[in-house]
Amino acid sequence: MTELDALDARLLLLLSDEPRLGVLECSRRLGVARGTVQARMDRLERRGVLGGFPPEVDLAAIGYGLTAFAVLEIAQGRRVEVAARLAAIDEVCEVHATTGEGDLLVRMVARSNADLQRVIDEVVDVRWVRRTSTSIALSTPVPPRVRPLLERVATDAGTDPIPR
Amino acid sequence: MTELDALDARLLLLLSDEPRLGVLECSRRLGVARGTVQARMDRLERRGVLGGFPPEVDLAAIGYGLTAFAVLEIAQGRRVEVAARLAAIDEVCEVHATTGEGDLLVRMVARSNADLQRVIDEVVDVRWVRRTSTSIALSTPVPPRVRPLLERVATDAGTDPIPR
DNA sequence: GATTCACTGGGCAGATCGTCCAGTGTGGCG
DNA sequence: CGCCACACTGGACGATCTGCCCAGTGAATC
Repeated sequence: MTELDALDARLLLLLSDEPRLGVLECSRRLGVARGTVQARMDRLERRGVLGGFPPEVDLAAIGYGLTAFAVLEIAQGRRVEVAARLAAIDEVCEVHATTGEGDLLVRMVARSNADLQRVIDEVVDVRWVRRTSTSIALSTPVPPRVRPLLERVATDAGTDPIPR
Repeated sequence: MTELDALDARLLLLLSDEPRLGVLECSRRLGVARGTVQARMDRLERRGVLGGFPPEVDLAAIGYGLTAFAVLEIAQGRRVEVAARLAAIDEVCEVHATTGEGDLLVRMVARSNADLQRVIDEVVDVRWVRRTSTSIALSTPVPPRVRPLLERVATDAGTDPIPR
């Protein structure tokens, strides 16, 4: 319920930039007491805002240099089953259920074109998948990020002109 | 040798499960010397496989509960310009350039339907954007993950089973 | 046989961690 | 107006971990 305050946002930003920073360093950089940082982090975790610090693994660096997206159209009412089967494919890294033209949006990776072919085939062959449309990711001009939103909170602080 | 060996994979898996683990704990769990873990981590970082430990921020927990995807068709040769303008929109969290029907795949978040409307308008109004097709994410059956691929390496490549 | 390399196991000083605690605003409320 | 709950400060404690060093072992390479 409680809004994120500016200190929370600054803390998250700081951690985004230098995730290895310890609590002590954070407190120094933010200009607050160590206990405060500790309390804020605990609270953020308890609220579910800060999920943890998962290691960032670069798939490209371990051979999976290709990324592709597939939009799947599936049989009515089979979303759960299809999602489960997609989840069983190692190369499927993300699935969203969506409104609009397709029903599922799938992100997958592969080692080579031939490998991608195999993965796509595997996805397409999933039962109840009616129609698919796949695209290969050529580049990623904006990699996954949350920074801008945090920055807004960190500076704006109180005011909240955005509808809820 | 770009290949990841079984120990590397097990280390990454371990860190995926419990990112806060220190080097010492890792060495204990993996059954190797501390120096070994330290060396492996350094090597993984130097190779770019392990990017770091960015904090995982749950946007839904800070009010941005809606996620939407947009496929943009843009004017020939304007990819860079369009991407730059998209990057300037805070709510745009990810952009990929793709082959296929669309040219750009955009992921964005918003606080409410009205807010989403505003964000979409902002994206659509970007110059050189010809046609767009947006979908709202209703759920995420498979959240972003790399685990299955690591597991494959951890078992395939080595003789060791997965640690306790 | 000699060399290189990764791993082991140990030891060191210094930094950090989790956890306490008293003291200081600051706000809400009877 | 006093009282209380709450958050932050600044300091302290011992336990733990870190970064770094080193000698020794085994395997693979030259």
